[in-house]
Amino acid sequence: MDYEIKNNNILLSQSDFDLDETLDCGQAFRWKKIKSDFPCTYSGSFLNKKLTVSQTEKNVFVLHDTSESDFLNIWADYFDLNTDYSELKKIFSQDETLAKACKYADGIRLLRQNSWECLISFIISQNNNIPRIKGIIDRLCSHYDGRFPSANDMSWETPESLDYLRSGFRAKYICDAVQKVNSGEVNLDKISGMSLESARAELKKIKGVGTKVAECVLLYGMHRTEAFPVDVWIKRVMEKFYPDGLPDFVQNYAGIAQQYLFHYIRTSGEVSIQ
DNA sequence: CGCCAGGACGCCC
DNA sequence: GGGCGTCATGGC
Repeated sequence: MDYEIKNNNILLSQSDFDLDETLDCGQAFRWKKIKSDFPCTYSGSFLNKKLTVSQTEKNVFVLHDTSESDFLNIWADYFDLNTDYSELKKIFSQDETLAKACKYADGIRLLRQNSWECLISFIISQNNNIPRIKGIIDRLCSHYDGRFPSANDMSWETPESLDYLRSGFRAKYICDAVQKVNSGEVNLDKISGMSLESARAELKKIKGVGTKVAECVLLYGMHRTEAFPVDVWIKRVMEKFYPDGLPDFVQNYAGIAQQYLFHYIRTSGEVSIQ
């Protein structure tokens, strides 16, 4: 990692990284763009640590008002800065469609998020659109002093008490997740170490967690890169380009490939969808 | 206004 | 196992 400390800021030079592509590609919902254009600036948080981060030019970043220890112990891991994405993209690019997707947004990284926050966020995401998902999560955090509440924080909530979220039928699912995590019936830390198959089954014990949400929790919240969430967009990609499945050389990192494909198909407009 | 959204559930066959 | 209606809400 190439960085230096200046005043209370970390100046970071990092290839294969772009803030817009990473923070606004549907994997995380709580980063806010507080300044557009260069230097674009995002504000967000992870594990009760707040961060404001700017991108001043391609591959150049400023992490504002943070310490070297927080950078090394928290943010470098969160942004997955120790993974060589260029190597990954080289492998993916043996495939024509993936080559285009990787080139279209070559600064996507898979964030290493918190499993609990991912669980609730992707329960909320079902049959929903990204702007509204962000709104619901924003209302949830505002209700808890601007932080993402823990399962324990939410132990008193009922579907009715969550009316302020305006999350519709998802409120009862949120409450089931709260209850099962608090009781220990579902243990996210244990699940993160299980085989993929067992982990999926454990997560699906929660009402409102099906195949897609379970894959998202595994991929975004537990960094299981072989997990492969299939939403309506990826379904279109699969039907159009991979009727026989993804190439074998992708499998161990199918989730990351999925991230490039999702962003590409959803925002590039280069692929027509009937 | 109607169609859709990073789906899951319950029911039916 | 697969197919289909239903579930709230609001972005577009």
